[in-house]
Amino acid sequence: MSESPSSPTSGDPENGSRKIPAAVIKRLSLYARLLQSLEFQNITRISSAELGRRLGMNAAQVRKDLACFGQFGVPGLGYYVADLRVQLRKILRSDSEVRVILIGVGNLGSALLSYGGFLKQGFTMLWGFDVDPVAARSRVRSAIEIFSIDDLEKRLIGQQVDIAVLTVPADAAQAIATRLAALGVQAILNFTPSRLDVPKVMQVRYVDLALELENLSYYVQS
Amino acid sequence: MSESPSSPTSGDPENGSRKIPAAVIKRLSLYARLLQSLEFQNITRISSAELGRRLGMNAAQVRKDLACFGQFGVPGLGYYVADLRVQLRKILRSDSEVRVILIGVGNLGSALLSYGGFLKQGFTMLWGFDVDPVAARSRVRSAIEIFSIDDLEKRLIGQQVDIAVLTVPADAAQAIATRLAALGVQAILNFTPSRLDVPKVMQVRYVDLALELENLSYYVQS
DNA sequence: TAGATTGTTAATCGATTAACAATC
DNA sequence: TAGATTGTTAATCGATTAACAATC
Repeated sequence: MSESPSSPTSGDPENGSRKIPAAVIKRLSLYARLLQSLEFQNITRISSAELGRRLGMNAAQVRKDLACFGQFGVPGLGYYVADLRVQLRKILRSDSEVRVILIGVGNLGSALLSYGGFLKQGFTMLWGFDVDPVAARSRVRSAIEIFSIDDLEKRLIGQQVDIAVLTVPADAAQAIATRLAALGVQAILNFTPSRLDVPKVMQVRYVDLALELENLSYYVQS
Repeated sequence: MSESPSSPTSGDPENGSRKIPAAVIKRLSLYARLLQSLEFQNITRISSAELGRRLGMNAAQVRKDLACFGQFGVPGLGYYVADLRVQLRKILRSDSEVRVILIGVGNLGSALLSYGGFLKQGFTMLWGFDVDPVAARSRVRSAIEIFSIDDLEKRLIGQQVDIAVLTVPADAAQAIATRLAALGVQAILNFTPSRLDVPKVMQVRYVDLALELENLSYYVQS
C-alpha cells in the first residue's frame, strides 16, 4: 500500500564499532573496488587526493571515511593500495561467504537469476522460491533449484541464509518478509514497491528500477 | 577505470524553477505513487501528517517538499488527493511520453528488456542496440527491434530519444555515452560500474546491483 | 632536512525537524 | 466560532569541506 524510498537502508545502524553512516559504507565499497583495479595496474601507493579525484569526491571525505575504522595511511606517503584493499575487504566482510536466496521467480526474478552478474565473488545463490515452481523453472536458464514458497521454512531451518532477494508482487512482500525474519534471514534486497515492516536487527535495501527512470524523466525537458 | 556512486544524479541541477535537490524529486515520485493508490481507495483528502506517516517521513518534510513547487494544500483540511496527484504528475512530466532505448543487450540488458516491468506508463522502449544484434535477438523474448551499435547515429538522427539505458561492458560505456550526448539524448540510466564523463546538460543515474548486495552484506554479521 | 600527506578538529554547508502565525 | 492543518521561518542535526599540527 504505502510506497518506499529507494536507496536508504532501514533497521538499526548501531552495528559494530559505532554509528557508521550508511553513506560511508557505500563509499567504502567504491574505495575497495577502485583499489582492486589499481592493484591490477601495479599501482602500489595512492594519496587521499588522488583516490578522491578518481571517485569524484573530496580528499578530506576519503580520509574521514577511512578514519571511521582506524588509521590506514602513512603521513607524507599516502596509502598502500594492497594493504588498504585487504583492510576494507575485511571491514566489508567480502572474505566471508554470503549466502543468498531469491524469492519470486517471475519476470524480474528470473531475469536476475539468469543475469547472475549481480552476484560477484563471495556471494552464493542457493535457491529460488516461487508460488508456482514448475512454471518458474521454465523461465530460468540456469541450473538453480527452485522450490515452492510453501517449503520456505522446511528448506531454511538449520540453514544459514544471509540475504534474501525479494522479487514477489507488492502485496505478497510483507508476509514473506515476516517469515524471512522468523527464519533468521538478516537482510532483504527489496525490489518491490512496498515498505517492509521488519524487526530492527534486519536490514532492508530498496531498489526500484521504475522509480529510477521516473526520477530521470524529471530532468528530461521535452 | 574509476568507480562511481550508486544513486546521485550528476549534471547540472539548475533545472526549471531553482535548485530543487535530487532528494526532493525522488520523494515527489513517492508522493505521486501513494496518491494514486489513495485515489483507488476513494480517499479524497489527506494531511501532510498522514502522508508522512505512510511513507515513513516527517510531516514538515512533506510540506516543505511540496512548497518547492507551489501551494497545493488547504489550511485546516489538508490536500485534495486527486488534485495533488495531477499537480505532481505534471511537475514530474509523467504525462508526456518519454522515449527510451537500451544499449547492450547482453545478460542484464536482455533480462531488463524481457522484464519490461521497469517501464511503466509514459515510457516507450523504442529499440535495443548491441555489437552483435543477431546474437542479441536470440536472447530477448520480446518483439523489440535490435540494431547494431554501428547504426546508433543512423537510427537516432532526427529522432527524439530522451533516456538511454546503458547495459554494456564497463570499458565500452564512456565511448557510447559520448556518442549519446552528441545525438541529443538527455539522460542515461547507467548500469555499468563506470563513472561517465558527460556534458553538464546530461543527467546520469547509476544503478549497481552488485554494489547493493555488497553494501547489505556489511550489515550481515556472520 | 624539505616536501608531502596523513589524522583530526573546526568551519561550513545543506537537509531535516520543530514551532507557530495565518487561514480554512 | 473552535479545531485542524497549512506554508514558512527558525532551530537542530548531520554530513561535507577546510585547515593545520603531527609525522613519515
